[in-house]
Amino acid sequence: MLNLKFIQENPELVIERLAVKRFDACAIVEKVIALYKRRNEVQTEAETQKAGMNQLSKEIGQLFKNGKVSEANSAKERTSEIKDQIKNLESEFDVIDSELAQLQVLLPNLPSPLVPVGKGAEDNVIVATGGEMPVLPKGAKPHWELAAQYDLIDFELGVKITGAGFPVYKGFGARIQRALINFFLDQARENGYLEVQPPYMVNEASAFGTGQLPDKEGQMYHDSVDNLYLIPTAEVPVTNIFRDVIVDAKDLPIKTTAYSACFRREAGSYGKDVRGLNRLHQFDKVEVVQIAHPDKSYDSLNDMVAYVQSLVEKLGLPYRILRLCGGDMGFTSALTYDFEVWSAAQERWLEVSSVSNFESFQATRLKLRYREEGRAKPQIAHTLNGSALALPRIVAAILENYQTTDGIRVPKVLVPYLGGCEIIR
RNA sequence: GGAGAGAUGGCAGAGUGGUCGAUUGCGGCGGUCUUGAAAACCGUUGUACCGAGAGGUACCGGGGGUUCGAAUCCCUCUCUCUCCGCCA
Repeated sequence: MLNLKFIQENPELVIERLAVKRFDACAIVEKVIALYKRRNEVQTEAETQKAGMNQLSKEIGQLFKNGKVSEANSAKERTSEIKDQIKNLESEFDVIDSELAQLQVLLPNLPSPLVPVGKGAEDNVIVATGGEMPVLPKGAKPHWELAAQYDLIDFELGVKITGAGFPVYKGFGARIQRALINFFLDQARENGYLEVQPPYMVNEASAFGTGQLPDKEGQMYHDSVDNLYLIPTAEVPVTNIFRDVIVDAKDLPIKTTAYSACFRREAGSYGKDVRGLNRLHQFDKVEVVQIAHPDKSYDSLNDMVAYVQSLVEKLGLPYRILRLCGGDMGFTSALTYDFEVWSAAQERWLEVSSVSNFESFQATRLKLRYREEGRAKPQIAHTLNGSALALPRIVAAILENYQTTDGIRVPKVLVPYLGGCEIIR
């Protein structure tokens, strides 16, 4: 979330930048400024009254100690009026404060100056492309048909056990999942990321910390008995490792990676978007997270983009990198690069990674700070994350792009992870 | 699921109504000593908000209450630990 003081000091900037995200912030900013001003007045007045009260209490204590009981008692009589005033001021403060908090979470993050203006996906800017478009054999099939033909993924069985969007991977289908997870984790480790295994369920505070709550509540599976949420991405538990933490500036950037299953309700999805592996309720993903110094967070972003690029290149998949326009960006992001791979039989681009710099937006909620050498005041850090990578669509692209008339070839880098198997028949 | 204990600063651990943001130890930082280091000794070491500043306010798991005054008393919630039961 945005810092209130920042909004108060830079109202025009906030309104102008959020317009790029096609968000009209005028009314909210105006309210925030008025409430913020009033809150400070109330706070100052309340604290002045409290200071007087504290002083008086000390004096009463002294009077009792010195045996001046009647003076003490008359002093006590003066306290009730002050107490009432404090009570009134505090309740006014609380009302304003919660109104401010509610407004504060309505404002999206400011997009970076690099963000292109635009309405939706069609206005995203392609910043790089790579890989070679495969030439498919005649009668090439989409991945859901290949999955059935080679008995790799059983969608119907998943429906029986759980419901749509929970496929069962079998044989080489299961092994290729495991191969990809291991490959991605190994690559991340070689690139300086610390591997962690986080919980798959998080509490309310964590879901709030990364911005899933309050507004994306409907996208998460919720266990109401224990009030826990199934994670939609490892970003949530991993980033929350750093909630309420002050780190040493010299330790930045802190690079963390985790594999997790991810759970998304995907309410409102339908049609060809949800066919096969294109959109699932449960899927596997390896996530990379960085905690960065504000001066260096865009270096970290570039580092992460280059890293994800190296993964799709090693897998030999045709890809393109998009810089998302204002209208297509997420609520919490300042700058996002999406990676898409070409799924040759479906003849469409599939999003397999989203790499974002959140700047201080998440860290403000998380109270994630860093401290420079010496006794400097802690400052809000920057957070970034990216998928590296999400599995289902990678699997879809591999199945489709690597299909031949007598089997599905295994990308070279995965062969050692599949016990030397070079082709799935 | 049953029974009990507990939640205090980076960590350990005092503090049962007033001058307590909080004794002390460890750790951290700075210094003395040393060729250097260790040891020893000395000093220092929470966060947020308000304020131009001086300074003020709040925070001892969360919320509420009693009181002139609460880390301390009362109520309530949450969480953690131990033992028993069940179990991968």
